[in-house]
Amino acid sequence: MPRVGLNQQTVVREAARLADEVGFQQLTLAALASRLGVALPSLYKHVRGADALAQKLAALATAELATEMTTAAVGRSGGDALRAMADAYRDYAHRHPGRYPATQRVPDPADPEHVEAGERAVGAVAAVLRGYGLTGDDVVDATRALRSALHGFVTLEAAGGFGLPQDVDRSYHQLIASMDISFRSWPGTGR
Amino acid sequence: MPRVGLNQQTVVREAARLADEVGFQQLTLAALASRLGVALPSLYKHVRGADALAQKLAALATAELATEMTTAAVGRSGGDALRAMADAYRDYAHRHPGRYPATQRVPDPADPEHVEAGERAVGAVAAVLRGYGLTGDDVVDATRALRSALHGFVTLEAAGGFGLPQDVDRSYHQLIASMDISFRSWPGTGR
DNA sequence: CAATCTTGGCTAAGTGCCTTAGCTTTAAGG
DNA sequence: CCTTAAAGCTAAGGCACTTAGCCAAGATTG
Repeated sequence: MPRVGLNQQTVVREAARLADEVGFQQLTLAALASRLGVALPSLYKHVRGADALAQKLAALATAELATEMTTAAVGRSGGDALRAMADAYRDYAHRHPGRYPATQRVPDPADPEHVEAGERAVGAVAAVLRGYGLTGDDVVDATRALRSALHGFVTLEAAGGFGLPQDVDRSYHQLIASMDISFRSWPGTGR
Repeated sequence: MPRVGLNQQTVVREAARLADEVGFQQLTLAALASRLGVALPSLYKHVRGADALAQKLAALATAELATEMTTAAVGRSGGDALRAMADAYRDYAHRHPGRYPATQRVPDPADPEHVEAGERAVGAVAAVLRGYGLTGDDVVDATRALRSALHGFVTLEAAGGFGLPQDVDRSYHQLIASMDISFRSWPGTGR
């Protein structure tokens, strides 16, 4: 049997592609193995199991998303940065419907790259918010608020939760515009 | 064998309880059957299968949530109504961690009760927003925004996505306060 | 009251997926 | 060339869902 020459990198990357095609929930070791041209148990030479694969996929997707968010916001500030980052966020979710859900997995403390990716993603959001003049606990509150809004919208959209025919793009931009207003006069007490 | 005397009602209700105990993802026909004291295939006399059970659970949970949201907001308006409804929403998610995820399932058009429950939930949100003077497409946009914020926050919280030690209750109330500000001067063009 | 019929339970069996154990063979390195 | 680590493989077990088909409990009806 000629060896296929897999390693963890190639396995996880193909898993990401497959997830985008069939959906995160439908990502299965069986499908991945057949896609890679090996028998299912062979995958265990590269990944500890299905859950570990999901974790590695999460690390990959989180890193990608963090990079795209950061890139979008670089050189901008305030509402400009906010809009650019929000658009990048939703765009990533659209382009990678299978990877996006993986980004919500809590980083595995045992995987430094995963932890670092999570920190970069949250840090990117926080940086934009500090650009609004927010400090201290207000940054934490506002970061949580923005993450909630972005994640909630993207998730509901992906689930088909917006039944009405009204333009979803418009709704998203209105949401971001309203967050912009909120951040400019954040209700917090400061510390 | 003495009959246990199940019907769809009792099965779905027990599924809801079990889901709250073990989590929505861990809700399994096997566990449900053993909990009810019957063999697994017996459940098929009352429910068409695992997916149908999830759908019925969704209908139940959505109806409960809609009722609690409506009840919380009754007799209030503006920021009062918004805060009461938002608190009821998050409170439901806390009390029913297994049912809450089910509420995000898109209502099954073939299940009138499910459809009606979904309409009640969205209608409750929309009613509060109309209390802010919003009309037309603005109501749609703002409803989507509020649902996104609530769902996103609750989901991230449940997933353990808020790593920092800062008070999560406070963050939630800040989020709601910021939405209140947004709705009072909604950025929309109106129609 | 007895015969009948519906129905809610059961066992048996098949599928798909994940996982572990243990073997074989490739290909790299001394 | 020989050795050996690693990358494949087959075999087998576990758990979940589903379908098929049987049987008895209990309601219905004459």
